[in-house]
Amino acid sequence: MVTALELIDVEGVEALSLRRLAQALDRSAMALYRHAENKGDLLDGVVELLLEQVVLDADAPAWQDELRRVAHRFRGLALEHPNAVPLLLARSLSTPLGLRPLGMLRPLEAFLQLANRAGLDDAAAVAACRSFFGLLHGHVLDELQGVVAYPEERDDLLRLGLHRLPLGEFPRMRSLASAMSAYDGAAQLDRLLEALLVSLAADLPPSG
Amino acid sequence: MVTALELIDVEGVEALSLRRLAQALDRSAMALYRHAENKGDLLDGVVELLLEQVVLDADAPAWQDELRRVAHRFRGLALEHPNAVPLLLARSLSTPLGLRPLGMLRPLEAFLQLANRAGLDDAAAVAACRSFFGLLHGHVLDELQGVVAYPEERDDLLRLGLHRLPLGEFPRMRSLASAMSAYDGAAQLDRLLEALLVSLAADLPPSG
DNA sequence: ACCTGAACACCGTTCAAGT
DNA sequence: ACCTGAACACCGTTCAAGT
Repeated sequence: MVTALELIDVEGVEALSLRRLAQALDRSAMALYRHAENKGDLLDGVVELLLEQVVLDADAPAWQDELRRVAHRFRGLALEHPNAVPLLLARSLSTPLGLRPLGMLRPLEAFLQLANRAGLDDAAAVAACRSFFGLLHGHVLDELQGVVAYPEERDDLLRLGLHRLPLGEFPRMRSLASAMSAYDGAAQLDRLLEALLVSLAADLPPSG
Repeated sequence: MVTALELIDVEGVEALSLRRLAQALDRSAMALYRHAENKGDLLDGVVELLLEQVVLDADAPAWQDELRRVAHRFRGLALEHPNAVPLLLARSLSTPLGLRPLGMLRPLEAFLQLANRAGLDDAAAVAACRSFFGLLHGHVLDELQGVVAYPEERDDLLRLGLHRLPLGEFPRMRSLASAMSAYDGAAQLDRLLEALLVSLAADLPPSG
């Protein structure tokens, strides 16, 4: 599983095949069917391996801090393993909740627990859960769009490959190249989180 | 291109192969290399086909309304073509901006234009752009997680397949099944949009 | 009982051979 | 000049044949 992740990190998701993986492990390709029933199972395993590294502590003393911590941890993981992000985000699409591997559900359960403890009722907890992960996934997706075409270039326009764009049709994009490369992902995530936390606080009973 | 999308809709992204597509078109598999250089080009073509259906009008009189309209249009498209969503969101990952097909950049350019017209300066426009699409993509990703395992079931728990989960480890999730199925995606998107629009308004010079 | 090689039905892509 | 069939180097998966 960890070798599978390494393969993905180095060569991309597309390069991960049962045969290549078996070769990297000095085993026969069919021996993998002992550990995973499918290639799908294997991909799920990679996702679970990643999510294990971002445990949400439902008993954390300050729940807002815990959410901030988890969000940044997830972002860090995505930046460390950009090639695995499509897997991380898309694997659960079109797989109904109850049929997903448990490792993919644990973060959700922990979030719900934390939200309950923080004082949110059931409906609010579910809404908060979806907002939180939606925000997180959206941000990661967004930040990873900022990939650089030619890292060695010093000019922002060239580095993003934007010089190739037809001048007439994309005036804004060209002129905003530098603003685009100045993007600070961590700060943006913080901003989004603050907004979410404010709106969550509004859902709490007045006591808290 | 439209037959490619149909194939994806019916059988999923995985089922789209050059050979299957050629067969569906009553052509030889290699004839496709006239229209697309790669399989990748073909997938980009599908994404562009979808994005063409969600044009952002940079000259819209009320920019907030235009953003709301576009967001809901995009959501609608995602719900119509759930199988294509992974493509829609992941295709541009790790492809630098300037190297992306133009159809994938047009919405960005239009947004930047709209933001400028609304009075945002360059840096604010870029930030708003990322927030907007991040929010949108995140929400769509999130809403599509609500796929149903057994649509014919009447009980929420069973319909999501949640009865399979180990009782001890996932108490919250089981008890929140009904709250989960009551989720209203359009309303949630509206809530997120309102929050964004408020924060954008705060960035505007006081005149507006 | 465990493992594995060959085999099957697919891929994307190339290229020489047809018209 | 255009198209296409066979061919190449891969897939995921099955299964009978080995130990």
